[in-house]
Amino acid sequence: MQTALTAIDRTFSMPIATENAAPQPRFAAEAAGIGATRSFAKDEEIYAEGDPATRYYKLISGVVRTCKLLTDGRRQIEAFHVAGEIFGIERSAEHRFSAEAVSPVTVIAYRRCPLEVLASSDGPLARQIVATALLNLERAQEHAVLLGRKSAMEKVATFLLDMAERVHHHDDAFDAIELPMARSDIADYLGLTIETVSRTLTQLERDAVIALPAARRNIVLRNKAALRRLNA
Amino acid sequence: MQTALTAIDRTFSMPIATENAAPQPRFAAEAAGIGATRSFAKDEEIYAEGDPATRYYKLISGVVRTCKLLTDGRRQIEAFHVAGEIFGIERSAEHRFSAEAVSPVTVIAYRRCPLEVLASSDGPLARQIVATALLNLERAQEHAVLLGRKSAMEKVATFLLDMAERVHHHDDAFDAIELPMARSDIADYLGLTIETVSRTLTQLERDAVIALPAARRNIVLRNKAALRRLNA
DNA sequence: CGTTTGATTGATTCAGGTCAAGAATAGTGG
DNA sequence: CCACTATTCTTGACCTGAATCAATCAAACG
Repeated sequence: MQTALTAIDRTFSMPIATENAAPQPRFAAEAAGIGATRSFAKDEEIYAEGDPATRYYKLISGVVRTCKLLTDGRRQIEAFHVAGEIFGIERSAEHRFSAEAVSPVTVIAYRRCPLEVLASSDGPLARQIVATALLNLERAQEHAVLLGRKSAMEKVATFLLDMAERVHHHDDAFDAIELPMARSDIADYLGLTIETVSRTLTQLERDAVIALPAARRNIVLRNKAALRRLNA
Repeated sequence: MQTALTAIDRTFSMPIATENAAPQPRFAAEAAGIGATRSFAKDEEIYAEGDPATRYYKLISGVVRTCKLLTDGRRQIEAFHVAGEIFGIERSAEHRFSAEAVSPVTVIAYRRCPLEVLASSDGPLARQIVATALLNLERAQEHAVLLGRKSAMEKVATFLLDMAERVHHHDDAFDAIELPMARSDIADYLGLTIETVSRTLTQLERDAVIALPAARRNIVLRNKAALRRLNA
């Protein structure tokens, strides 16, 4: 994580050397004032907690985490966002969580429209913003249930199923996932420590529910039914 | 503990204590899009998880909890709602949490408008719905941080400050709160057990941070600064 | 008054955290 | 392509905060 704050200043980051094989500049409509494409390196900050919330972001490629730090360094990751999702929607004038690139990321940044416009304009974008806010609310609520009442094993099982579903766009046929995030991200998302996440994954492998290849961020779901049973 | 909540709770509670699960009355008002007043007794269910989400509710008096049960009976309370707040907003066709009256409750039920209408109609109500969804999102996110990363002591401190602020409408002058909910509700909201909630409150009293009168649901905040320090 | 429900307290257990090595992987520069 | 780091991940030993189990205790309520 190098120059954190530069993220926002480089608004129209042309270079895009780090741009993965992802969707490029896009169409004139978007280039013409509606949205600007921007790229971020792994671990780069997209916005910080407390930054003015002047835009929201549509994720074109890569994975983003939104999180908050407590005064003593404890961290809670509120959500992961994958390609196609919108993040950065706020009620107040400031971002209440920071957003960071988990992997190299390309986004389209849209100028934020005030709430009154949002609830009264009838463009498809306004509709999408409202829908996204409600989806994020749903996820945050489900996440609270997980954090408040599930065991470590249940948390990890829920996480694996959820990631598999989102990354494969609800196609249940695939049984392998390539996690873009480190164990520490998983731990801070699930309210656990990295050691517990690791031990739990090892346990699942011993129980033949998953397989952990040498590249430890690849996980093969060998027994989704068992995972679903653990899903509580 | 009778006199406590009644001030707020009784506000509109005319008769209807027994008009339970049968929400028939429905006045011409609702048909006209204005909303119908309904009352619920303590612990009565306003809607259940899985019920069709055909309306949302504005809370006139009393306190409501929205919660979810895991298969084995573990419960997570997602939020408490107090007078003036709107709850029951959903993205999908069904309620994903149940809503129950913590105290006697009066609400106005509004017919739900579809998402497209919400994002395109410009009445003040649509605006309020969107604003409420965003507020609930904020709270759910903050709640996730609490559930995932705070200690029992920090959770209770946060809860007391939060309830004091909401019940007194952000007027910091008051230092006593009359909690409408049982210890079990607090525990299921904070992801703790009732024993831990009780022990933590006792500890706070020993430390002269709060006082616990004979009516145990009244709590006097003797040292808000100390609570804020615990707020992490 | 008993009776019931809710809250507190104490004794004990345990899931998950902490501390401390290692092992494996992925970078990095030569 | 290979040594050489530097991360990241795993594993083990141990500890602890909160859960569980089990009595009381105290209000609230007929």
